[in-house]
Amino acid sequence: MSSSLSSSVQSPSSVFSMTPTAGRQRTGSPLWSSLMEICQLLQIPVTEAMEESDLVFQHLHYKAGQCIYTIGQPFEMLYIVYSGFLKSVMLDEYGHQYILNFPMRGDLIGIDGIYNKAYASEAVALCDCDVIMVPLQVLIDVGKAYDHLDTAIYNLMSQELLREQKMASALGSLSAEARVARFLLNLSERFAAMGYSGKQFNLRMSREEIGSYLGLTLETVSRLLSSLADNGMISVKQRNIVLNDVDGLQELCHTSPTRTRLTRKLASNTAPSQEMRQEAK
Amino acid sequence: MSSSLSSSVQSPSSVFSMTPTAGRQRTGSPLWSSLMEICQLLQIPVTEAMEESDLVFQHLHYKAGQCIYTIGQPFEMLYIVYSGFLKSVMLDEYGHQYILNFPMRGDLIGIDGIYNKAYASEAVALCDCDVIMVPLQVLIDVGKAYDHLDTAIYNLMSQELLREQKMASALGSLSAEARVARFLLNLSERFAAMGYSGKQFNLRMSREEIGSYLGLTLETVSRLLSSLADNGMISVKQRNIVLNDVDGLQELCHTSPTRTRLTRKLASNTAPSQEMRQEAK
DNA sequence: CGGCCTCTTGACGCGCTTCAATAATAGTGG
DNA sequence: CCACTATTATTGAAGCGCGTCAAGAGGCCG
Repeated sequence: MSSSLSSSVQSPSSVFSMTPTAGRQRTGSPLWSSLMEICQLLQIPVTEAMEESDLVFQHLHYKAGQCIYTIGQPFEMLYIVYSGFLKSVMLDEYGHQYILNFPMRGDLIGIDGIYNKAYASEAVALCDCDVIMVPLQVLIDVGKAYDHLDTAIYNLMSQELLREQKMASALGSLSAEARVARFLLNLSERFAAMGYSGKQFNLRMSREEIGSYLGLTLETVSRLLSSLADNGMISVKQRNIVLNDVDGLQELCHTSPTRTRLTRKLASNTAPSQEMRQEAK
Repeated sequence: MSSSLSSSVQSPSSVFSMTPTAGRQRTGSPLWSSLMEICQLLQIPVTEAMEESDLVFQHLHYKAGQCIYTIGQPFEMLYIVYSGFLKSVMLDEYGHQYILNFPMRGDLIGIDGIYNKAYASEAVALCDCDVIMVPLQVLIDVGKAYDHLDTAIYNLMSQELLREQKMASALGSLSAEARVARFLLNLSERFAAMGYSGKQFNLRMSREEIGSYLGLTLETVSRLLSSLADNGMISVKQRNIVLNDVDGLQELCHTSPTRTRLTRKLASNTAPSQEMRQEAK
């Protein structure tokens, strides 16, 4: 096991023909990325010290339909998506699938495998993908070695937790229409952040997969896409989507299914009196 | 800011009358807990080195209805629940509440504040509570200092992420009855783990709060509790619950609202051929 | 005791699921 | 290249689960 860990991280001197352009060339399947590239992908600020690092992380290529890791498999690696689109799938105890999210470039996946040392979900390539292997222990060790990198990692995990919280909130309180609108806007933002068009894009997943992700049936998803298209807010041609009215979609995101949740009744007093926080003397 | 950080962690020599029984006495509001006690609460294995540590963490006491931290407030601390029951509440952009969970003894709260350096949710005491302040930076530093403690922290966050994933899955796919049954069983387990009875307990939250947590209305929650009581599976007298048929409840947990999700159609091929994982030489 | 809040229970309606049939598209082999 | 099949998407009709509205009952506290 420790040998498999060490196999994905090397000093470039031990590797044939390593160049500073690692990760940029398009041919020759296993590429490598430097620590700096990893940080850029994860949106972590890069310090000068990191640029000196000679750590490299191996790429893996997967074809559409292949599985990066599966449920129950011993946890070994985190992965960063370098290119392509995946789905992350959870299975409940009776074999029903539930799609957790659709990772793409820059997303860190496999975090839920840290607990119990076994993956709790499955990552499947929706099209040809390049992912970067990052052994957890290496990440932790690197985190210790470089200033503020460890906090950046905690940040990432906190962000992931937040994303999941918002998802739960949406599933619990939003109408089907609002969920679909959110889904489209969210995709739009992520595509835009990657430099693609945020107005026009191709869905990489089926209606069924969208439904599973949003807690809806595929028919409902299809109907709502048609309905949004009838209103002129979007255009749909199979998996090709055009957003015509982003503002309109954003309006829709707030619709509960008529339900008004707890009508704002928060505790007013904020904390025990400040003097109870004893000062050091 | 750094002064407020340091104020909650001290060496015992600087504190009046610190004793090894810190955190056990019931009078005198701000108590202190040692690193070892923190780890025990969080279910983190304790090493000998930790027992030597002279770090102590301050307790805070809150009365029912008081707010430990609120949304948007600058993130300073993580908190560990020492006693009592809380609710963690998220607000969407239009003031609608959504309850994320009900933290109790041993739970680490405030994690979602790490990202953006501001709390994304609000923690409110449902009854009188004791919580322990744990400055994030101290936790990180301690994690570096003691072997395997940092991985334990990552473990905790991974576990929290997993919990939220399961919650989202349940909200998206389970019937109202299944959600209520799950909720009761989950509470039961947690009470049992704390040494209380798992068969008979008092709910600390209202029907409305349960509903918000489960993505249901208070009426539905009430109706389902009544219905379960009619079946004899539980007994309900206001907030007092008795579980008569745990096995029966567990059966109910798997019921979709008739819906059969994606009928098991996973990718079979697991990985690119193993030889692509280049070995170091 | 009266006022307030929480919980219960009923009647009704809507949103989404379910079932079913058809259409559009992609993949496969001759 | 075109059939042939499998997969995916669309659309309609019917049913039901759960939300909504409303009224009443039971607890808690001043």
